[in-house]
Parts: sequence; structure tokens; C-alpha cells
Amino acid sequence: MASIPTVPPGKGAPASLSGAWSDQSGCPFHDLRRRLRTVGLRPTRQRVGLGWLLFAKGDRHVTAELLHEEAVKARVPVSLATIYNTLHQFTEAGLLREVAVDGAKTYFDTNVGDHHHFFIEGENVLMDIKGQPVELAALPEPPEGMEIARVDVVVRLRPKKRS
Amino acid sequence: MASIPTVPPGKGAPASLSGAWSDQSGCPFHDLRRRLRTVGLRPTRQRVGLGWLLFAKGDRHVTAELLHEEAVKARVPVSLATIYNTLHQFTEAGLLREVAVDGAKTYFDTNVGDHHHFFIEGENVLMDIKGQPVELAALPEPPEGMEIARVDVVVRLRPKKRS
DNA sequence: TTAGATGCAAATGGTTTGCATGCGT
DNA sequence: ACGCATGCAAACCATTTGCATCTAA
Repeated sequence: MASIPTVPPGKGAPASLSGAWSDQSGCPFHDLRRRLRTVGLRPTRQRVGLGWLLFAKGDRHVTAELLHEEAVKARVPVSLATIYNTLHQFTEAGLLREVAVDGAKTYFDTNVGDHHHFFIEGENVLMDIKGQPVELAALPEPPEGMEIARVDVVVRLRPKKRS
Repeated sequence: MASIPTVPPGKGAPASLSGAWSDQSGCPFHDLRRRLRTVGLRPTRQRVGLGWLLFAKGDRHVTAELLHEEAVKARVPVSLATIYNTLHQFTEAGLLREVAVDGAKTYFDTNVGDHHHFFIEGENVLMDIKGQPVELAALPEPPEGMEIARVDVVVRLRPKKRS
């Protein structure tokens, strides 16, 4: 029996969960398991549990430690080592994206699409920039023999100082 | 006086210590010592030695470890701990800028001006983007109560794949 | 059954810290 | 001489690894 959390902490189960359990297409668990298999990862208890924590709540930015805490709270038995393994495997599989912002800890973003980030210094909070996409006026010319793999934009924020 | 390297390794001293270093007196050592004092740092042997390694060769991107190696080669006796102290003190003083690119190690940039970076993954090489400045098409609206402290753009490069 | 996944604990690597000694003013 | 600066080694913290034990297929 799965030690998958009955409901992700924070909000209620998505609407699609309430109905068809036998129906493959609408069941988050089955979708997740199928998705893992598709990218070549065996849907083990902890991978499914972590996937559930990561993907059921919309866009998220987690560190290994944070995810571990959530897993513990959600009764998903998993070790820190496995958290790291899983995070990296998900990243290689294109399910997550790694974001480097402050050298101290590594953040993983469940939003794999093309977008950039706000980072609140001091609070260590990372968030997607929403609204119209942030675009560069012009892409710089890469050096000979190199090509652009990705462009990361981090807008660092600080509390507005008040008089 | 001091075990300051007669000449920084790699190239000879720049003709005029261009850029931020241009100054009336023309004597690099005195300029450096004065500059340190100006920002409230005592011009000790190691601070002057490290400052020389950092600023006499134009724009650089160093890690603590790299700078330490250079210091050893240049016969500037300094411990790793002091390298870290100095790097951070220089950064607070506005002589250096910290650049976060890959979570593993911290890079310090001697170019304090407004500019962005190329980062070659796998090689861990960081370089300034030169040519016309990289500008954002539009700055995103910061969340309520926050203001933009800085915008970092990192263009990640990989070797161009050839057929 | 069996390759692959997990857990634990020890190892690693970058960075920081405490404290006695050294050096710039 | 005073007090900040330095060096050393131990402490720290996030992350990785080795290896024995599980588990999904």
C-alpha cells in the first residue's frame, strides 16, 4: 500500500481526482506513474510520492532540504540521499530545471518552460516572473565554436526602503 | 617593503593601470594602498598583494581557490581563510562583485560595472559579455514593497555541436 | 529473478569560525 | 602599544558516494 499522501499539503485535491479512479486519463496517480515510465524512471514509491509533492501544486521552487521536510510531513518515507538522486534524475529527464541563484543551495523549479526569476535576497525566496515575458533586447554573439544553451535572468529584489 | 610580486604573473604591468585604476600618481602600489585606505581597509601585505593580483591585469573572474594558487605562485604568503576574508571585504567595499552561476563555487568579478556574463558549462569558465550591452526589453514589475536591487543575466554556453 | 532503487553513514568540498599570534599605525 | 589582520585547524553545511538491503517488473 502506497504511503502516498492522501492529499498534498496546502490545498485540496485537484477536481479531477474526485471522479474516475478507474479512468486512466484523468487520474493524477496514473498520469504521474505513466509520465515517470515515459522518461525511463521506474515509478517507485518515493519517486511517485515526491513527484506528487512537486507537481500537484503548480509551479514550485524547492531545495532538497525543503522537499525532504515536506516528504516527512506527508508521510512519504524517503532519505535525503534519495531526494538528491530523484531531484537530479527528474532534472535530467526534463521534469525539473535547476536554478543557480546564490551559491549556497540549489533550487529546483517545476516550471520547465522559458521564463526567468525574481530572487529576494536575505529571504532566499525564488519566484517566477510572470506577466509579459522578459526578453533580451538582443542576444549576444557567442564566442567562436560556442552556442547558447540557455539564458538565465535573475532579478534580485530587496525590500523597498521607506522613509 | 613587502613581498609583493614584482610583476603579476602572465603579463607585464599595464602601461597606465587603465580604467578604474587610472590615477594621478602613476604608482600602482601607492594607488592601491591609498584605495584600500579610502574604503576603510588597512593596506596589509596580503591585501595589497591580492589587490595587485586582482586588479593589475584587467577584468578577471576568480574563485577563492584560484586566487590562492596565484598568490602562492606569486610569493604572496596568504592563507585560504584570509583569501575568503579579503574577497568578501573587497566585495563589501565595492571593489569586487560576487557572481552566482553554478552553486558549486563562488566567483568574484573585478568588473564592478553594469554588465553580464557568459558561462561555459562543464569548463566552469566565466567571462564578461562584451560588445553592445545586453539590455532587457522591459524590466519586470517587482512585487509590492520590493525594488530591484540588480539584474543578473547569465548566458550559458556549450561547445557548438558539429556533424 | 534481477537490475535498478533506496537508506544509511561516511566522505567530500567549499566556506566559515574561534582563537592565539602578528603586524600596521 | 593598541587593535585590527592573519593563520591554523576545527567546525559547518550542502551535497555525493559506497555498499548492503530492498523492490518493481
